[in-house]
Amino acid sequence: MASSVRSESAAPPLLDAFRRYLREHNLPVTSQRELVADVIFASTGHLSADDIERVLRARGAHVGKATVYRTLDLLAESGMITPRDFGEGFRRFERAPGRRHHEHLICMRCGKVVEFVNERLERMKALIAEEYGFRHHHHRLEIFGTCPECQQRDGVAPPPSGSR
Amino acid sequence: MASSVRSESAAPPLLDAFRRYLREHNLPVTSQRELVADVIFASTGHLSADDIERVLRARGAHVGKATVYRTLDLLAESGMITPRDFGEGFRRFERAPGRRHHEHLICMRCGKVVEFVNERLERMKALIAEEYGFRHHHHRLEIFGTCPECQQRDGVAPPPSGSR
DNA sequence: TTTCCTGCAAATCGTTTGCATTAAA
DNA sequence: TTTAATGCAAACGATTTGCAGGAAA
Repeated sequence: MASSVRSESAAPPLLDAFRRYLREHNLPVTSQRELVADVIFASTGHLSADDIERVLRARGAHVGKATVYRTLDLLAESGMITPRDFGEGFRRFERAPGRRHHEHLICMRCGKVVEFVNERLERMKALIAEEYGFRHHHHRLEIFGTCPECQQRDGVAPPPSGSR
Repeated sequence: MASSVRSESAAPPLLDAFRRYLREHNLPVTSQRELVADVIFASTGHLSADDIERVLRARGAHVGKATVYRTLDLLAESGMITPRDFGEGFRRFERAPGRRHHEHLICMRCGKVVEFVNERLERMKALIAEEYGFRHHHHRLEIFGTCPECQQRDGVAPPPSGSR
């Protein structure tokens, strides 16, 4: 009833890659794992474990929270998703492959998250690590502020060069 | 027995500022609040609530964990300390006043935290927020990697321009 | 079959809260 | 006195774990 993730037509490439990963590591390919992976691969956003459980329930599938977490661990270990911590007290997860490394702009009013890439910033961070003798592994940058919409809603004129 | 934080000689300026803050807000100046504030003001590091409780116990003072947390809230509201989230699953707190805004380099091996300031980075972040129409409030940058000492310990040659 | 999962509930861990007691103003 | 803080323990919310029953290989 609540199973078989798209058996017809070609399976989505990400899901296929996950299946391959599981097989290569001698881990069973279960319907729950496919369901969880499918939800996060189909989204471009930043989902919490709760979000994922909610989506699955809405689809009529029932996957226990423990299994959701266990599958997210697997997906993170495989490098196919990236955990994010926006300081909310819980983690969010986003699809990783095919996406460049990026940073986040977070609206403190409405919670909207905008992703951005800045080459100069990337280079600068590598240089800073080097300056202190550190071998750079990864980094995390989050800018918190108020998005244009919320500024307008609050009756505050948006900053001048608002290009978007 | 376990009380009175330096009644002799001039009280440390930060502690005095905290007392002033409390009075201005009609909040009682209690010995527990002074004890907790004293610990974090005396440290230049990044302390967890647990660290603080441990230091106090070592000093023979007994302050309940709830009170530690409540006092940390007050100190953060007053702007005298800054909460930090290094993705460890709990918060750390550091002394804020008299210190410029800075970022963190974190060693993934030994946990050492090195602080740094970079003007160009600061300006760039303001510009990026502006570019997306965001009103910049604050940001957070952490670079994770391996510190020079741990690189040597692991028998890996440190990067070329290792100035320190 | 053997092995590894899944689901559930109980356990953890950092943090918060309710409430009777106690201290500051 | 009046008001607010403290300490303890219970409550919380996200995440993890133990274990009996149930699918993958």
